[in-house]
Amino acid sequence: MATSNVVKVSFKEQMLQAREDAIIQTVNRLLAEKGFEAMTVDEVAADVGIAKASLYKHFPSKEDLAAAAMVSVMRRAQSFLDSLADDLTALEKLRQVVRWTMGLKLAGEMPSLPSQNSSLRTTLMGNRDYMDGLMDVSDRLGAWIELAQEQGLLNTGLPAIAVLYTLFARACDPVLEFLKMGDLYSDDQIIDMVLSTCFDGLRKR
Amino acid sequence: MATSNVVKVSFKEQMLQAREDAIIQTVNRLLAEKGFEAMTVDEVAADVGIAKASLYKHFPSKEDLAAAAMVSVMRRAQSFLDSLADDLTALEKLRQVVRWTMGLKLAGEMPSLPSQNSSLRTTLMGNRDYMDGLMDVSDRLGAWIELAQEQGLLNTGLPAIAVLYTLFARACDPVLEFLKMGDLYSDDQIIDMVLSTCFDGLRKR
DNA sequence: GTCTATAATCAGATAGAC
DNA sequence: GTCTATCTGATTATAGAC
Repeated sequence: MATSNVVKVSFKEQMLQAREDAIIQTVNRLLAEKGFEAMTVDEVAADVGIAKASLYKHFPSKEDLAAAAMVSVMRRAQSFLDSLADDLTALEKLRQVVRWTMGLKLAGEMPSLPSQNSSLRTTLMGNRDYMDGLMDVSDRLGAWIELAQEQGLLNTGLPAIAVLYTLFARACDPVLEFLKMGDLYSDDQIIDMVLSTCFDGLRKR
Repeated sequence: MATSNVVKVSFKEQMLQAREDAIIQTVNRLLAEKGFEAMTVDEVAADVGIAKASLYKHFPSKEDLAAAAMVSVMRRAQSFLDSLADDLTALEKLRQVVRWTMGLKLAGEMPSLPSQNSSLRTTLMGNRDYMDGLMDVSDRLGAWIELAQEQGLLNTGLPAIAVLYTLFARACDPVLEFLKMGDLYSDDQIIDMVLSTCFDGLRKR
């Protein structure tokens, strides 16, 4: 009895988790495609294949839905940071992170968060998982930035915080989609170009 | 009689133009503050101090309202290009343009157009005034970019179109507002920092 | 052209049966 | 937890008097 119950509960939980994962994946894609405001809950429900009311059993609001997607991406980012080889220079690690971020965006898996939105921002600020992840990522990147500056690899005239924001901003750089729309360059070429403008600048070296 | 009529009509037209200017100014500010979706027509009407129905006598839709604001900004950009001294190098002109653009954004006068929005995009693409202005600005900047590349001042490894997009993107760079939120730097300092990352890159020179 | 009042629609959220 | 059906509020847009 006990074992059977345990198995049953575990199975149920597994199904539930799988469904939530499917929801988050859909939300993530829609968020990347159209942004928070343009994404409708009806759409999410239809895409996942469940009723809208069921969605609201999993997540209490549209904002929380989006927040869950953001948390998911943040976790992926943390995993990527973990996976970076130790023998890379701090500068090279930063480049790799930006490259990874832009790849995600070009693949349509980077949720675009309009910085001016307030309701989503408020929810996000109150979400411990998200904020913890953001802090962790910021701290790790910040350490690499300062290290790279000490090593003379990064422009020391810029405050570390400005560098950090500049790197973060590549996750929502419209240049990526503009170049993709032109259909002249491959995703890899686009990433290389934007990576070049980001680290080397527009001016001739 | 004839003269009196002419004067009267001219005066009326002047009043009308003034009111439309006031509308556009309000739209411009709201567009900069909250973006297209978050801006409501009620809000615009209340802010201008006229009834919503009156707004719709001037502009047939919310999209056209936003488009008018965009056209207005585009005209200002064209005027600024006109005003640039001839003795500047092409590179210096490009820097000045980016500086001007970012100043506008920091002043809350740069309407933010979410690139993923479709209804506004469609209207904008169909707006001759806007498209003509965009083409003109693009052509002029494009010429300076190619010139600067020939003169060995700009990175020749980048296609001119990538450079152009990178410059345009400074008009909606979230780094500006992030740094402004921190309240550590003046607007001029922020502009100088972002200008530096844009043209000189993050890597040490 | 400007107003008040209202239509028409759409989207977030919930009730209640199963 | 999932469903269908519905509520509620907000928002774009218009009718019709003046």
